[in-house]
Amino acid sequence: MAAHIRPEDRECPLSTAMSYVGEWWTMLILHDCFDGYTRFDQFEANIGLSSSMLTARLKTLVNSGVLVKQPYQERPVRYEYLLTDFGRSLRPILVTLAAWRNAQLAPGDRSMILVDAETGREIEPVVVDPVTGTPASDPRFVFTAGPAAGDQMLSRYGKDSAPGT
Amino acid sequence: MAAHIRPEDRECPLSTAMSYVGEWWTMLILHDCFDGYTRFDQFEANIGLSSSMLTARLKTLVNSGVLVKQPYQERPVRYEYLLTDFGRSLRPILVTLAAWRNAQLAPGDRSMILVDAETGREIEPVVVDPVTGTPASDPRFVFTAGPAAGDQMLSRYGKDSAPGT
DNA sequence: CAGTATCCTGTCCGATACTG
DNA sequence: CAGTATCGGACAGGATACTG
Repeated sequence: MAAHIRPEDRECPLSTAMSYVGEWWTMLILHDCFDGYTRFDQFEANIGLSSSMLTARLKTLVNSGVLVKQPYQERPVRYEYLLTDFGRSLRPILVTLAAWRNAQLAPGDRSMILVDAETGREIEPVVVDPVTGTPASDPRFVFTAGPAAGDQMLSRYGKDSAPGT
Repeated sequence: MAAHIRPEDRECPLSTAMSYVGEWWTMLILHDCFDGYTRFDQFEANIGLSSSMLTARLKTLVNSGVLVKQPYQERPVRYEYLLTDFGRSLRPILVTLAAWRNAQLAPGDRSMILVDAETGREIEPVVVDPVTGTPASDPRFVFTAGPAAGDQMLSRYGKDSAPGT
């Protein structure tokens, strides 16, 4: 996905993350992958996007290292698309997105939920500080410039210019 | 953002979430808002998008209930954009996105980090099951059809058709 | 300062047709 | 089955100019 990463991506982790998962279809393909689907026609049927778009999206995902394309049979040679470790690392993002929406719905109105496969218990995931267990929504947690912040970041996060937090 | 919510959004929480945060600029504006910025020219300067696009994005965010537009002075009347509670609920998503990218970088290479404002300690947030504290990346957690799943969802999540999970 | 209006280009994306 | 090729409409988004 390097192709459409913009210059400021070198600076902002949010922009970089968005360059990977910021596209609608990409998330849906990823969702299929996490559900165990691997093949072109499965994606096409499940997601309902055009084959040319699917080709383009898969190409991008392979180029960015999220998926690998592997032959699963010879003669004729057929390929399947498998998540890499890097691709699997995107799962918490997907989980957080779905959890955000589900939290707005009554439990009975949810069409897709996360469950513990062993017990069947529904999970309502939260983002936390692993050290204390405090939810990330706590206002004590704020973004600030990191060690690698460039000039433009410092102009935003230097203590002399940032208005809030 | 209802304007470009697609039909299947009624069914899939992922699609719905993406319709709110799936656009590049929207996330960056939100980031500014969480940092305490509220005004048109601040967004423009920080993010570097064209004024016409900014107008459009702000309009969408107000229409979707993420921001409210409020006058902060009369004569001439000037407006600022404030996060609603609904808007604030998006913060864990933003945090998760930034954390995902930062996790790939050496600590010294991070340009923007989450810290505890009181202690200065850097936070590396994780998505967990709040009941057990188990990270959401654990493969025991799988997506499945919820009570409100329609026919097309059942065709994906019914036990006879899903290949994985 | 806080936008609106207009032009223009590039890209998204569905539809359709074709291939080994 | 697993794509590729091409067309065409809609929209994203930068640049520029204008307004109270």
